[in-house]
Amino acid sequence: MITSADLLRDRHLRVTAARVAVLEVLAERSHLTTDQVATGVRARIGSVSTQASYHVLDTLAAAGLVRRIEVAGSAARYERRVGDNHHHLVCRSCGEVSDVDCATASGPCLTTTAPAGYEIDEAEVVFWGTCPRCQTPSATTPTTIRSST
Amino acid sequence: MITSADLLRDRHLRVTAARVAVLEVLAERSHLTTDQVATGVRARIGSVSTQASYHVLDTLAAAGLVRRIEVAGSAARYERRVGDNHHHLVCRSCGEVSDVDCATASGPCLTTTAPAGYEIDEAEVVFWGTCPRCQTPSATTPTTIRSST
DNA sequence: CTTTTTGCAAATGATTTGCATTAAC
DNA sequence: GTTAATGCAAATCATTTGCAAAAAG
Repeated sequence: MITSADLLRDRHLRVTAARVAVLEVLAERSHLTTDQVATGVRARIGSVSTQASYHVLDTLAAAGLVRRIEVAGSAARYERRVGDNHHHLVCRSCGEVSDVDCATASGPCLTTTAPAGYEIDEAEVVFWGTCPRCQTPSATTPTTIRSST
Repeated sequence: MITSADLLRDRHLRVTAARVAVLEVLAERSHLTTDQVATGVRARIGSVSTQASYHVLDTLAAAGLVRRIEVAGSAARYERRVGDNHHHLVCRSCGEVSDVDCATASGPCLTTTAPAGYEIDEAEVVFWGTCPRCQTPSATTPTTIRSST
């Protein structure tokens, strides 16, 4: 079994409690903000400063162990699915982020219309919509995200 | 000829110098940040507070007269192309934003894999790459955007 | 024991908010 | 004249930075 510590060692990163805990928190739940990760880490190892969480997430993202997602209207989120071609679906009502596997193998639908000479290396897709739960008005009272912008 | 004032009146918005100027600045140059819009407006009508610019852009976006684009790593940008299905291409090196018309008619490549029950109303695509100018190392010294994240 | 990480505090940048003044209708 | 838009200042939120203390190799 490959442990979080192994992952860190493979990337020549020092194995620290904070890093291991961040990886494990993100293994349990995905699309967490830095703050949510910090809370999860505190539940595991007692305490971490928010700044350390920022730094750890930054380091792990740079090492390719986590992926950073920036969706308009909320803080950056992190996930452990890296290196595959998947995208995100955001509920306009509750803000929940879900994964969507892209039908096309690499870049979606578009390399064709790109300006000549441009070298595209990544296509980021965000789908906006309403999740099943938020379509039933009675369910959970939805907190509207970004109502005006 | 349809003037900026007409556009505002059509949406039942008061015609103010600031609003007209914002629309005209964005007609001249696209993908501007709030700050850049404010600067452009000042060149036209003497002065506007930055806050007024924020407010005007917000109002115009809510009315569907401008579109707000939020690309990771920079302030929100605005453009006047609204209602069509076009996406954006960002140069990792200089940060320049270009328009890309999507090959597919509405949502790109993906409605298929969306979770059951989810109602998708928009697909936002951002392409990352290197613009022709930044591929020539000698040209303009590129300021790297988001190097680590 | 040397280097990297963590913690704490303060700084920054973008955006929002509250309230009085001013300009549209 | 009313109502809505601007200006100014202060508040907020996410994130970054600098430096000393603590932990990893």
